[in-house]
Amino acid sequence: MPPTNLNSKSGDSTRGRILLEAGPIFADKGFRATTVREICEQAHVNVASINYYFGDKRQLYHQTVVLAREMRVEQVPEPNWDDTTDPQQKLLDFITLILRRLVAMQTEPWQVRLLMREILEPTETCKHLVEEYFRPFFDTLCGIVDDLVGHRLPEPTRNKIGCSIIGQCLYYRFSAEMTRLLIEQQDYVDQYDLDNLAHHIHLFSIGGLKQYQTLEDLRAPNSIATKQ
Amino acid sequence: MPPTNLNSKSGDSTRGRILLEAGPIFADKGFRATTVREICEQAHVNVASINYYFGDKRQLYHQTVVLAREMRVEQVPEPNWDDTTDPQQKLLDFITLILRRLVAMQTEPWQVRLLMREILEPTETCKHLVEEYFRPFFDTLCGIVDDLVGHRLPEPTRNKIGCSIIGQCLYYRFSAEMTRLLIEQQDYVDQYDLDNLAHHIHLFSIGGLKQYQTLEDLRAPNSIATKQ
DNA sequence: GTTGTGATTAAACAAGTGTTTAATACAGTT
DNA sequence: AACTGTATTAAACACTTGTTTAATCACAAC
Repeated sequence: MPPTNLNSKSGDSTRGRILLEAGPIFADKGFRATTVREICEQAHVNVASINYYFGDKRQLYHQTVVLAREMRVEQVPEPNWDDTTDPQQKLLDFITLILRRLVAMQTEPWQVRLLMREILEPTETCKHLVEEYFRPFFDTLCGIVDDLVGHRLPEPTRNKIGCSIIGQCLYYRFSAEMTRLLIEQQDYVDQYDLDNLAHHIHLFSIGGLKQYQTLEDLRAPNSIATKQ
Repeated sequence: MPPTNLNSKSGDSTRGRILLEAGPIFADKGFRATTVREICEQAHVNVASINYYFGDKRQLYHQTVVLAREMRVEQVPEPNWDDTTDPQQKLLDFITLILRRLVAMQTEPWQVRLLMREILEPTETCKHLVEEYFRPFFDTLCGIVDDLVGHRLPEPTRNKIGCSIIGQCLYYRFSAEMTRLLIEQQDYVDQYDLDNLAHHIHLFSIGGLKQYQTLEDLRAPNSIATKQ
C-alpha cells in the first residue's frame, strides 16, 4: 500500500512536494503548532496524503529534519584544507563555516531555522542529528584546538574550549531576537555581518586559547589561574 | 466582575495557586502545548477560573513570566561590589551570576526554564523582559569590559565582546541536551559544575580581552588582525 | 431572613486537531 | 474489455482545544 521510492525529494512528485512545503512551516511554527491541513493546502494535496506517504505527522517531521541537514551540507560545503594549512586559518574557516551553516545572518533559509529548532527543543530526531552532524563537527574543532595550543590538553578542558568557541557563534542565532532588541538597529546591520563577526570571534578565541598555551598548571582540574 | 487584588501570588489564594501551578507547566511545554485544563487540574480549580482571573490563557502566561523574573532575582541576588573591587573579580562574579541565574546547572527551577523559553522563542512578553532584566545586565557587563581593557572601545566592538562572554555562558543552557549527547556522561557531571565552568569562561574571556588591550589598530571596523 | 456580591461550578459551545474510511480515478498488463 | 495495484479524493470520525454561559454557593451587610 505505502509508496516505495523514498528518494523522491524533488518538488514534482507528491511526496516531494509535501516534504518541501512542510519544511518551512515546521521551521517557522514548530512541530506542534503546525497543522497537517496547512501543509496540504500549501502543497495542493489532500489531507490524507501525509498519512498515506509518511504514516503520520511525526514521521513527516523527522523526514523534513533529515532533508534539511542534507540540503544544508550541500548548500555550504566544508572548506578545503591540506597539510600545509595554518591552524589559525583553519580556526577562522571553521568559525566561518558554523556561522554560514547554522547562523546565516542575512538570509535565513528554512533548513537553518528547522535545525536550530531541533537543538533548542530536541525531539527523538536530535540524537540522529548529533551523531551524523554535530559530532564530526565538534571533533574537527577539537583537532584544531590541539594544534593551536601545541600540547595535548585534558579532554574536559579541551571540550570546554570547544564549547566556548561554538557558544560564541551560536549565541547570535539563539538570542537573535533579544540581541536585536538590545543593540541599536543601525549598529546591528552595519557591524554584525558575517565576516565581521567571524573575525571578532576568531580574535577573541585566539586570545582565550593563549591562556591555555602559557599556563602549565592547568592540569589540576580546579586551578583558577586568573593571574591577578 | 474580575478580581481586584493582583498581588495575591502566594499559593493559598486561587489566583496565586493558578499562577504557581501554571509556571512549571508553561516552562516545560511552552505556551501552545500547555492546556488550560492541565493547569486547572494541577491547581484543583475549575477550568473557568483562568478566564475569570486572567482574562485568557495569554495573559496568564504573561503573568507567569513576570513572576518568574521577580522570583529569580530574589533567589539569586546580585553580588556586592564597592569601588575597590578588582575588575577581574567583577568579571568572575558576573559570569557566576549569569550561570547561577540563567543556567543553574544542577537544579533547574521552572523560573529558569520559563525565562530561557522566552529568549529562544520570544513572545510579546520578551520586550518587557529585555528592558527590565537584560539591558541593565548587559550594561553592567559593558562597564566591566571597559575597565578591563583600560581604554574606551568603539561601541560595536565592546558589544560584541559582551556577546562573546554571555554567549559562552548561555551556550550550556541553550544546547544543554545536545552537549549531554556529545560529552561523555561521567565527564559531564564531574567537569561541568558551575564553579568549574565559571573559571573556564573567565580565563578564556580574559585572554580574549587581552587581544583588544594590545591591539591599537582595531578602531578600523574591518581590521582583521589575526597576527599570522 | 433577605439581599447582594464575588467566587466557583458543571455543562455546553464552536472551532480545530490528526487520522481513517470507502469510494473513485488512473495508469499499465493481460 | 477486464483486471490490478497505486494514487487521490471527499467525507466522516473521534477527540481536544480555549472560552462562555448560567446556575449555584459562601458569606457579609442590612
